[in-house]
Amino acid sequence: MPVRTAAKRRQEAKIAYDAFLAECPSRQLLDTLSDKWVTLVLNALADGSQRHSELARRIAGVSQKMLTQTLRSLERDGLIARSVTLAVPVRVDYELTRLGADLERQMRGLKHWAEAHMPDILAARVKYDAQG
Amino acid sequence: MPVRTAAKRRQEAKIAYDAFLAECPSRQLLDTLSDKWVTLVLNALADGSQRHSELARRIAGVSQKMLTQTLRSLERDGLIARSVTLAVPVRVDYELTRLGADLERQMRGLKHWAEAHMPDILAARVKYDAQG
DNA sequence: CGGGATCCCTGCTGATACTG
DNA sequence: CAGTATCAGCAGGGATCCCG
Repeated sequence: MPVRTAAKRRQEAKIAYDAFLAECPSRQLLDTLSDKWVTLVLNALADGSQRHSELARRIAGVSQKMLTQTLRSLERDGLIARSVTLAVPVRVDYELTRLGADLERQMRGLKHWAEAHMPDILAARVKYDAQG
Repeated sequence: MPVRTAAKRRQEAKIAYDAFLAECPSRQLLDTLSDKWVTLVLNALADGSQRHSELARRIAGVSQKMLTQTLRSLERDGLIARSVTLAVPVRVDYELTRLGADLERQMRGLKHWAEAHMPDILAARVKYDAQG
């Protein structure tokens, strides 16, 4: 019955690992940021308050489902603020909170790095693909 | 036949969007980083050269498939270097390249931000869930 | 106009087993 | 020990329809 040990150990490792992830702040943040649209929305809102439809047009390619979903999650995390103006057609605006703006600023650092070093990475890929 | 326009426009928008993404350096980098394991590997290798099996044990939870896959993609991007030592059992070591180490340093900035502000985010969530 | 609810499908991920 | 190949399961994301 030594068969179980291997699988069992993996199971335990995985559980421990998941627990670890759940408590790792940087990992959690990364999970948030890794969402395909989060950074785009953050970036778009860096220019100031915007409406749902404005964002939809600006980001072009989001289904409104994902946009709504993304906005919800950002709102939940306190990164953006949602303000509703009751009128004939309801008007909803979104804007970065302090925290959100702060995060956006951090992201810009990464963005700069990316713009500076992406050529290197692309070059490496070409080289690798050409048979490294 | 006005029915087609809407769907068609979305199609075009999506194509344009994809093209945009393909050229956006920061987006590309983000796609790489958003990979579940990339940052963990980067982080692990920050402590110096390590073997495949060492990484597997250290990261605990990766299937070796994903580990290999991740290592390959990082190697392709020129972020890590792979060195093979032929011996009785083959020995393979991985280490960060200059570029990789540089990126890892950048990531640490984000990590610090995460550690500093994650409590705020968590608090926001609790508040939101408790009915915001 | 903003957004909730459903359905469906793609593709990522992991488990397993095999080669060198 | 390092790596590849195959298969199956499931979640993420999109399209569509409908409500306030």
